[in-house]
Amino acid sequence: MRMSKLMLKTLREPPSEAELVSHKLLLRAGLVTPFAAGLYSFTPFGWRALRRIETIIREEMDLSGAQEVHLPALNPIEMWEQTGRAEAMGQTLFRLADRKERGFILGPTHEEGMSLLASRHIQSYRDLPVTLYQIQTKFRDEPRPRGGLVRLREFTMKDAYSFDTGWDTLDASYDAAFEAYVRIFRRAGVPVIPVAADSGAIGGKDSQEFVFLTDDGEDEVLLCPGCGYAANAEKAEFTPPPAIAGEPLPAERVHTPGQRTIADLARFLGVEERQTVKAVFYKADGKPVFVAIRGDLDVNEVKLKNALRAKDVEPMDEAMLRALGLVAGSASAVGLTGMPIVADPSAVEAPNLVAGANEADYHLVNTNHARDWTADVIAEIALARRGDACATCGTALEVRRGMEMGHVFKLGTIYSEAIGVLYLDELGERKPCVMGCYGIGVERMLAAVIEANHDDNGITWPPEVSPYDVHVVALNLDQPAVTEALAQLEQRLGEEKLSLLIDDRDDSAGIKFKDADLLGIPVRVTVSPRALEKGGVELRDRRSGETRVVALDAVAAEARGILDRA
RNA sequence: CGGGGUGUAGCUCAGCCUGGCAGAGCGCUACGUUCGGGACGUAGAGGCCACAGGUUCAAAUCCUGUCACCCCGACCA
Repeated sequence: MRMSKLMLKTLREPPSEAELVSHKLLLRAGLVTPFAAGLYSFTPFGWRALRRIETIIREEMDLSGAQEVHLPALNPIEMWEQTGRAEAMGQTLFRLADRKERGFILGPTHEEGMSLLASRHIQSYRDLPVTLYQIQTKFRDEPRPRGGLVRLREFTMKDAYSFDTGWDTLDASYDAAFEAYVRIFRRAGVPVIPVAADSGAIGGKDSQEFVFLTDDGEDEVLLCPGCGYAANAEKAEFTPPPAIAGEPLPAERVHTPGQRTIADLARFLGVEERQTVKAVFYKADGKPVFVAIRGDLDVNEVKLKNALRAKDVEPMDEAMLRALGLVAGSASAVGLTGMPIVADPSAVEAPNLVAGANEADYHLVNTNHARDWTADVIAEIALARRGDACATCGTALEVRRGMEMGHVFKLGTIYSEAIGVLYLDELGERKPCVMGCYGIGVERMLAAVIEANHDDNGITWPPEVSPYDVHVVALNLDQPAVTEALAQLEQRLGEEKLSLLIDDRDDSAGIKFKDADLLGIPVRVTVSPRALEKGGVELRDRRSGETRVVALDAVAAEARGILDRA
């Protein structure tokens, strides 16, 4: 490709809207053009990078035994109603109607569709196991798209779904997908770690996310430096700080004027925060729930949702609070009726805790579970924080930010039952397939590739993702010796199946070198009178900056060396 | 949805407080000089100052409303 013909415009300064490095470089190097929040167009150069990522994914998925298919992005809404997700996904779904007013959605994911496809082809255990995947456009009306390609409203996803006869063989399908993911991220130059993730109240067993650790990530990950345990914040298991032991003392009502927060209350009474009970009110699927947790801990809403087997949990609104007569700041489970009480073990096991008196400006000291109040549900619903003890080895957990690059998930039979993906087993019995699902966001991966591979001057593509293999900078093209050498170079590199971006623009050397660094192709070859005098062309490794003059007939091998080494 | 910020040339921004000809740098076009790390000169093109309404003799500038974009949070199969 000749740069004089390529529709590409680099920018000296990044547009002000960009915050992340990847976003800035995507715009400066001209890979994408914004259309609206969460919507981007790809230019020829950017599109090549994206397609190369897809190629890696496709090769590794095929190698793992998965079979590529393609589903419509437009889905009849009925199958989403069949699984209950038309409602569950709420406003995230882009909805539309056809001319006959039949309802459709633009697929945000394809469990329903893939199940429907599988159900038409799977009849017997002899047809199993099978893993299907597609690389396809997804639509999600995200409340807040962000970070350039990190969170989009329309994006490409590689989504795969495995169908097995049982949980035991699902393990093999899951492991195959897991291994494929490890290879995909390695080839694409994105360092990831697998972390345990929440599988949700809808069932499922194991769920792991592949997380790229970066301070600009939107997810929080807890890591144990002791045993290597890694989990996202919603899933992380830990041991909370111990309670202060003691024999139960008689409860007592005390006047606590103006003390509404745990911190104020503890200071006012001269106790530690872990000697109090925090009262939090939630709405679980629309119904009120009272949550009690030790004062020094916070509620993990995902764990709470799972404990309640609820579809949705949200903080209680003012109206419901008032209607139920709850006294925010002085509420407690003591004497509370009319709603279920969920308690974290921390609030149950610790003796002599300070709790609200359900009366403004009054609290109770020395309350004890079982004696003064009783939880309807006791479940671990506390949020892990930096420094908490690892549940496995006791080491203090660390917190890191990260980007979720991929997710592998043992789904179970939720969708196969709802859609009817059934098979006949050896005994002639009809059973639902046990499913797994596996996703990678392709644009987000491109963003991560750049986050992980750049320097002050621009992108430093991993060779397998780079839009071109070799960037040829031609200087002094008015000199016949240069055009002649360029022609030879083109031929030899072409024979080696190396793709070339040739800067034949009538610009100064400085501009060309700056652009070459910005665009980040791994190998740069400069064809110029100066290099020719020294007996060849100049070869430069984008990453190391190492530069040397190489004879024309050795360039292809040398370039290949840089590409293979990186 | 809550909080904050920004909308002026393709990009980065000044001008707004204190109303009075629409500006700079980069980029773009032409010509000339340059020619190995974002060169220089000359001459140009390019604007619904986000949009709507109001105040005023006069609005990029003041007032009201709306929209868009970005950031933080909430949310996120």
